[in-house]
Amino acid sequence: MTSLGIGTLAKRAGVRIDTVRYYERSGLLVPESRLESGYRRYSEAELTPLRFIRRAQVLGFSLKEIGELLALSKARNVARVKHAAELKLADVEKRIASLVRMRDALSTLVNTCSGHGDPADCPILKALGGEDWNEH
Amino acid sequence: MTSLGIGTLAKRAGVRIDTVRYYERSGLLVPESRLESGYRRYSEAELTPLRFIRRAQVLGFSLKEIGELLALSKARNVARVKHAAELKLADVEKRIASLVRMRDALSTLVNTCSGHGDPADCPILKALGGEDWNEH
DNA sequence: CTTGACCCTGGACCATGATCCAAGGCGTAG
DNA sequence: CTACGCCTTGGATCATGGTCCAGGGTCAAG
Repeated sequence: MTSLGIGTLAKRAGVRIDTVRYYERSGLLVPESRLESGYRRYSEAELTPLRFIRRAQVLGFSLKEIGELLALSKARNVARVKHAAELKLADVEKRIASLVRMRDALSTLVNTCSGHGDPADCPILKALGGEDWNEH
Repeated sequence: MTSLGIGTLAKRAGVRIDTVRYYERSGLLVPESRLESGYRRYSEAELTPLRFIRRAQVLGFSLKEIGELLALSKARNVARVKHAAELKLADVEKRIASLVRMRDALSTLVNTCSGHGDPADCPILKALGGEDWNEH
């Protein structure tokens, strides 16, 4: 059975060695074994949780949340994994709604600003400095 | 003309005193004046940039970006203000697109997961752990 | 055996966005 | 005048997610 050193594991997963050790310190990725010398040895299978971490990060999960997901995964608790994904989905949707409001406000400002003339007539300056902002 | 102490300003904007001073250290919010004693004095008008900071933060802007927006407002250069607003708009749109991708991925996973049964059949666990993910 | 690549630990350092503390000054009500 | 609350400064601390370094040990090829 092939086992990997930390450098190989890191390279294959596309992360830095220090990052792998950081994940280990954070309790996310414990090596399968150690040599007498202390060298970490990983099985090929360890690539999966490591990639899981990266992908879950892309989906907006924090390392802490990812730790919980990994624990759930080990516990083989499908219902709770789904629940965590639903919570994160709701969170992402709230963030999108917020940004959409901001985009609409910025877009209106940009479209109504001539780009020249009296600063007092610039809708962007008026909106940044004024009282008449849409409170979130 | 009414002027406010830092405590009153902070309370009215819903932030901590330390946070106001932190924003000042970060160059975002310089008090209108100081008393002989060193006490900061703010005009009522300072509430606007302070509230702007909070709103922009909620929408995902960093303090550094907010500083740039506020600086533009002070520079009162219509063309540059408009240009910066356009850049921010593009940035917001990129953030939205990224979150939408995140949402779609999560949504698909949640909708195809039964929430029970064999973890080996859980699409969330499979997607996060598997090899067959769209690398971004 | 020597060389170079790799690995170990522990701790420092980075940026971000705060929050909190100590030691002392200020301001106002009673 | 005294007390109490608010204010000042600089620096420490926190959490997050790493990155980097020193000083040393290990491993594999030549």
